[in-house]
Amino acid sequence: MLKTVHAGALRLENVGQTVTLAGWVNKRRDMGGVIFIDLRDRDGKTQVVVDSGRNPTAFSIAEQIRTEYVIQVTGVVSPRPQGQQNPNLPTGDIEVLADQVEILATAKTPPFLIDREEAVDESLRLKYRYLDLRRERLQRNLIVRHKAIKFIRDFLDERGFLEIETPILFKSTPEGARDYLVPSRVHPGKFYALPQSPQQLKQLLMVAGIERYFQIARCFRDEDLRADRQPEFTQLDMEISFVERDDILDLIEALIVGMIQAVSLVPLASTQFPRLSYREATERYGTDRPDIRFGLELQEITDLVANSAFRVFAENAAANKPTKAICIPGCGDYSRKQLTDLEEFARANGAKALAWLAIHPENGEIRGPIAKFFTVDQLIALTERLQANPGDLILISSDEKAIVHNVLSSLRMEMARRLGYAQKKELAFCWVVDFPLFEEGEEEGHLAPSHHMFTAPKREHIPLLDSDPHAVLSEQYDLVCNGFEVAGGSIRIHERELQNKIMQMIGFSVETAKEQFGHMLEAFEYGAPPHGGIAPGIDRIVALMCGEPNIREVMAFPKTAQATDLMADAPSEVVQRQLDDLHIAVKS
RNA sequence: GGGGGCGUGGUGUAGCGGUUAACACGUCGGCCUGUCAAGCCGAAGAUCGCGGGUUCGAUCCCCGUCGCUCCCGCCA
Repeated sequence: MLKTVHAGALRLENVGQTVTLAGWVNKRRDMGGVIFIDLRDRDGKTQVVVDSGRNPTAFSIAEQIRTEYVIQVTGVVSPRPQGQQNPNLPTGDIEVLADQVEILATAKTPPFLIDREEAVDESLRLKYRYLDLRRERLQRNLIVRHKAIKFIRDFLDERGFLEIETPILFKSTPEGARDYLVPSRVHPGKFYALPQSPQQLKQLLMVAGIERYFQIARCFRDEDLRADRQPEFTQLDMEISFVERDDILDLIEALIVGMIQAVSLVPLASTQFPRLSYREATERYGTDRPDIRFGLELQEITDLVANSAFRVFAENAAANKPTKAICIPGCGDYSRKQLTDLEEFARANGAKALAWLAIHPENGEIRGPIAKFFTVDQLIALTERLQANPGDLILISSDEKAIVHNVLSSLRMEMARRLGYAQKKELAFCWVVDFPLFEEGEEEGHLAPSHHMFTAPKREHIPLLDSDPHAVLSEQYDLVCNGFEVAGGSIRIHERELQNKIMQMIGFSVETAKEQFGHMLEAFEYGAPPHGGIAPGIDRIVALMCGEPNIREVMAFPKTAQATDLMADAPSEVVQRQLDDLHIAVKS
């Protein structure tokens, strides 16, 4: 090795030792007769002192050194002179007196400062990702990611899980996200698909008798990106045989709690994860992925406004359309402009209008365009239901349930951001269970699964499949943290007949089902154990544990929102010969 | 596919219908033997993303376009 110690390792007890360090020049400070070099490697920083009186050769080399040069230094560990210690560095009590300095590589001045937390234009960071990765923030994040994955492997290994790799080149299926396709050279006109997840394969591993499987699995989905979505991402893919829902929930809860306590930079809000039904989550928070770090819950007030003189509410109540409200503490002094902005925001999220009532902080008087339509008793009942206090602002939406939920959920998050509730540095997990098996509404004349077609309906709801399919609840469960879906899974269907039936309900003919999923259906004829699984999103969880706002910050080489790689310039054109090999003609 | 934000020396920002385009950091040179966000002196460095339009005059206003980003749709 070109070094004997790492740059973060040396302490007072190493004084007197001769050591060799190698790494990057974080900073050079030239005092004339003595040059200080902060030598950085992955492990930390050490101050190297090059004294013209101690070694003139080393000194003349040190004079040529610039930021980000790669150097090797041999010297003696010394205590720093009294008063010269640097309490900001773990190695701040010592320094290395250089006897030998060698430049291993020179470096151009980097396009941005490595040693500064300063925000840099994202495209520049992505183009020079290898330099961005030198910076403390990303190094720290990659370390957290590594530790998280190691924790997962150890945890699951101790519990009898086998880590098994599944193919990256697999079969395209019509359901779900758009596939990334790989053309076959050997079979003209045919394509592999990169897996959106190893869903089918892990179920087949259960049929194979593996019983407890996991994989740190790369998944690919050709859909538009978001802060929490990249075209390729990593899931902890798991599947277990002979389990029931709560076995999986308990296992994952223990895994997540242990992992966060071991590696997270952001603390856990609670070691108990509340379990909400889908219905409860949507009624209370307006969404199936609630941020439960704060309240601001939706309150049903349809009954209180049904008989009011405000016609919109009364008519909606008669038409079975709900009226719901959220109470925002301390915003009762919002100006007309602020309220107009909020209404604008509500409209952008699907509202036709936004009603509001503001309670005066001192005299408790209720102001707002709709206030005059309510009797005093009605207003009292309303404020009691909402536990509203003087100085609060009440926001009200009345419409189709889905719209009301969407509007108030968006407002809830917006107000939480404004009030700082959504910036709280803690991780608040909850489970959402008892999802409907099918999504509301029908597309192209058939039902659509709300999770995927292998999710089992609740056993007691199977009779409803024919009579009232939308009333059927499933064995699906999601793990949610701070408003992000961080894991999703289900108990699967393991009976061929039921699987057949579900496939046909979601629009597969017998022939298509056989063509697309024949291997699954056939496998289920050879003794499939009851099984279920889950797939936590590693990128999202690590981003949350690092307090990062997007998953790019926890991936070594992420893509832009346009799904490009600015460093390597991918995707790129290929030569005609390659296209010919693949029997591909590109449309102009 | 749609909507919002951003784009000014290498970096981060300021600015404004007419400026010598400002500041900080960085870079380069000089001085300095105890600095660690070193200090002091000096210097270089900007077709104001690109194209078009309005105007006597555009970095600034308008349109288009490109790039980055956030959101909606989409993501079984």
